[in-house]
Amino acid sequence: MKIMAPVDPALLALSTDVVLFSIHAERLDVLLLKQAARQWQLPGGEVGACEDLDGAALRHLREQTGVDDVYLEQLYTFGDPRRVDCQRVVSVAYYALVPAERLPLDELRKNPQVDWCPVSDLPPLTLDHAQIVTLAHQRLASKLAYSTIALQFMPASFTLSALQTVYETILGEVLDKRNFRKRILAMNCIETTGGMAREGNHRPARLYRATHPGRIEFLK
Amino acid sequence: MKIMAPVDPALLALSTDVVLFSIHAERLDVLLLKQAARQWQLPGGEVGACEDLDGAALRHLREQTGVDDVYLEQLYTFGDPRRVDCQRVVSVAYYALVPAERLPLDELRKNPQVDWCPVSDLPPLTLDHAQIVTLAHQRLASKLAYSTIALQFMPASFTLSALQTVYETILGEVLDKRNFRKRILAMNCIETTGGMAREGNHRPARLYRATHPGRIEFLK
DNA sequence: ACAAAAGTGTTTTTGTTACACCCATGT
DNA sequence: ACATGGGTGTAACAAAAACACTTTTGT
Repeated sequence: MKIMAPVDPALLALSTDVVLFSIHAERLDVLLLKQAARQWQLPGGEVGACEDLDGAALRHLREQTGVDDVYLEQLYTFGDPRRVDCQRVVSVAYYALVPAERLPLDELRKNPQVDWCPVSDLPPLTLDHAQIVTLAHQRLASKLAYSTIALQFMPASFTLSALQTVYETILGEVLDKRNFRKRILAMNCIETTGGMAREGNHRPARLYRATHPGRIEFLK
Repeated sequence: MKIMAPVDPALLALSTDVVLFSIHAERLDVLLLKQAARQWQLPGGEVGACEDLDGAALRHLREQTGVDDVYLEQLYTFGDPRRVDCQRVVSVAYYALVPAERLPLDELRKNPQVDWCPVSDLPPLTLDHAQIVTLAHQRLASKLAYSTIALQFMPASFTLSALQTVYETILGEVLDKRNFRKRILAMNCIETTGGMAREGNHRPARLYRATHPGRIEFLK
């Protein structure tokens, strides 16, 4: 038996990193913080002594970006001792989803350290953060198939076309309109508000809302 | 902004817990360690300063149970500050699979602190370990549907009936023999060895092997 | 009248489920 | 000869995919 010393507590740090997704203009974007000239990082940081992991992730997101009230889910824990030089940093990675409409846009624009970047064209990221984003994107895409997670990107009321665009943006492929609508309505997760969206030179669209907003349901 | 102190390193401990599954006599069992009279726990323990998380999980499994060379996968990280009294213990939970044939049975029998318990009838477990077992079982069961993970329970060569029994044991339901064989063979993950299993008063069964042992493949 | 997106059903294809008998062996 | 599990195909059904035209609005 090989005996190993436990982590020297003075060297062990526990942190969280959050991949916050949002969709802007048919692009799937991630919120990044500028760390240096051409170096970006995910929001996150150390876990407080008396807070749980989810709480730490949400707190850093709020403190660093002003974004609050998101859907949050644990992704994976990264603990390679060589992740970070000189110190042992174990990171519990999360991903989070927020509708573009709920973002504090003014606050974000004032802060040049914070920016949205398209997942398909990320700038250089620190450490293993690019890997974390990729993993989060995969997880998100596969959850579309068997859950109602996409509703987390939607505002209080929305059109079916807008929801379809969300799916297409995340999956990176176009979907058949009629099959999509059949599928979504069969899920029984949305209902009509009665209202109509009048915008543009075309027929107004019915508005829908989530029947259980905030609740993610799994299919079959 | 609420400011919270980072974890006092003297109080933060990082550990791993492992749910090791194996199948014995059509029962899905978990390996447990006796902690006290009527109190059991999962194998696991602190993460070494220079080892990665997977390594720590495997090492504790080896040191505490003698079991080596298993399939291992990270499950979830539990970090509720009230998990453990008096100290902050964050635990990275894993689950592991091993064929009954690969177990050091003599070594295990000699150690009265170690025992296999059926998942469906667990003794009282310490902390949140029962929750961890349940989560691991769910994850395992759902992976059957879209991966070749069940092969990790099989010895070098095996019959299709034996593989079907593994599926049935994990899922807790009986499967149709013909449909099962069609599905498995369509996965293209096993091939005939040419050998036959002669056992019992009945027709011998064809033996198969995994085409890529150790490799888990995903379907579609 | 035209441009632009909303809305709507049916057919085809594919995959899933249900189901029953003969075969090879040991006793 | 019989008991035991091994091995095999097809028909019914359900789910997914392919597919095109009409409607409503603003300009």
